[in-house]
Amino acid sequence: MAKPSTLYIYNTLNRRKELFVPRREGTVKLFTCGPSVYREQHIGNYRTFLFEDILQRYLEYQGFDVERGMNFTDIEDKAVAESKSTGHTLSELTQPVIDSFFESSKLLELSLPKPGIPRATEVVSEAVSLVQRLLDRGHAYRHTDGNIYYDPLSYPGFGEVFGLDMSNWPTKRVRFAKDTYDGRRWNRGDFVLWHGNLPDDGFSWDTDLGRGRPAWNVQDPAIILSSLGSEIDIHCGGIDNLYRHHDYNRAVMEGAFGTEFCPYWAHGEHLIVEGKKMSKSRGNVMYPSQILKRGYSPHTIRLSLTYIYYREQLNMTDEHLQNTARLLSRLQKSVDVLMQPQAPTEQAPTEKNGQQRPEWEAQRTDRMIEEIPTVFRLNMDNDLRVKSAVDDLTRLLEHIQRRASVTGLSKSQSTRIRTHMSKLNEVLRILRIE
RNA sequence: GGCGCCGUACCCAAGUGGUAAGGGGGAGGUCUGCAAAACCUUUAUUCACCGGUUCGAAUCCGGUCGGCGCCUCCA
Repeated sequence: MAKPSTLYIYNTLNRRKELFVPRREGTVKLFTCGPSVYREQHIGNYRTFLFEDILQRYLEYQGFDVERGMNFTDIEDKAVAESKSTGHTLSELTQPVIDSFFESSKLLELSLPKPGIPRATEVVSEAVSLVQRLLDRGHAYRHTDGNIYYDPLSYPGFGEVFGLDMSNWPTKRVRFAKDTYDGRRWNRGDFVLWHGNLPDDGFSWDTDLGRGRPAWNVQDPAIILSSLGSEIDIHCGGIDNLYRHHDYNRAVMEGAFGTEFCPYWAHGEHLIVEGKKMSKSRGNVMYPSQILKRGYSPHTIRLSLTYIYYREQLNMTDEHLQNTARLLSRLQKSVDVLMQPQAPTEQAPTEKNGQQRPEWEAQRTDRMIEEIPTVFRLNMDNDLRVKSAVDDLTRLLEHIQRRASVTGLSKSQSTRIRTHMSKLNEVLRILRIE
């Protein structure tokens, strides 16, 4: 019998911190937006993946069985363009990126979906059936150019994740000045589901919809459908996809099935470097391997990327890395000491009345040891405050350590500390616990 | 214009209505041949501002000022 969740998570959909309650007791269906694999993932991408990793691991810590879905976006406009311009096949372009993603995931101890991560090109038939459903239900239309678009006006909940004001949305079918599809769509907000009428050039499939390829906006839904079904519990991703993309996912799923797709939406803020947004033109795009080369341990990198509250921008600086390394070594030191029983090494200060009660002292230490999981849960339940959790744990352990030098630490006490720390380290994954 | 975030000591920063964590830096001390490291002590009568709710507000509500991000598929 699974215990109820005690996790409060900020739900973008309702703009409130809410108690997380899954649809089915004991099980969580979690979808996290995966990487576009036409180019290398930087530490900003990994920050988001790590926030999702912590979320998954914390749910598991609470006793939930987490079914996780994730995608590799291996075909969309940019990948196709890149592939064509370099003369590589799609898989020649994406495979090295995927390999490097798995390598970094291992380095950072990212938990990934157990059944694997499907590529968008592997779920084309699901995408086709989704588009077909949307056509059948009147949410999508085929334009004269062969593309298929979604009409947001057909779906009342459109824009709720981002918070779009649909009240003054034009209801007349007109073209818009900022029309990204070259005047081919009919209305603002109509978004493409299917690129049709394509040549047979290795970037298209022969399907019931004709020759074409699924657009980015239908790939996540297709992967969600194939791995988790049409109803999930939590949808995660980077903040940048909050505008449009996540509302598109929701519109596609709810339009196609007519049921609530997902009640909880969580978004990770961006990482910046030395106060500046990462960009190729600025030349400050950072990769995990670069930090590793600077001498920081994988655990330090992992903590530096998860320490700061996920809904705040993280400013990656040298100082931040140094502080993280220092903090981590303090914590590790305390853990190392406290996992061994010890005899008192200092003379207990003589009390005024001269009485020492060793068994009382031991009980006080016991109580402090039992605070370890409490302190951890309290902070993690509060929308995954890793920073507060780590800070409080460090202080608590150092406090226990100071007591232990006076009162000693029994074998059973050190064993309990080891058990607690080892369990919560399954979530944080920043400590060596032999 | 729209959506969102943020203003807490010299700096970074936690604070989920009950009386301001922590870290860095600074200052003083212990130790030391000197230095470093380590350890100890110290460092906000007050949370941008103004109202309101409350027995009680950094925390909630309204407003003002200031900073920031996003608004063409970039996590």
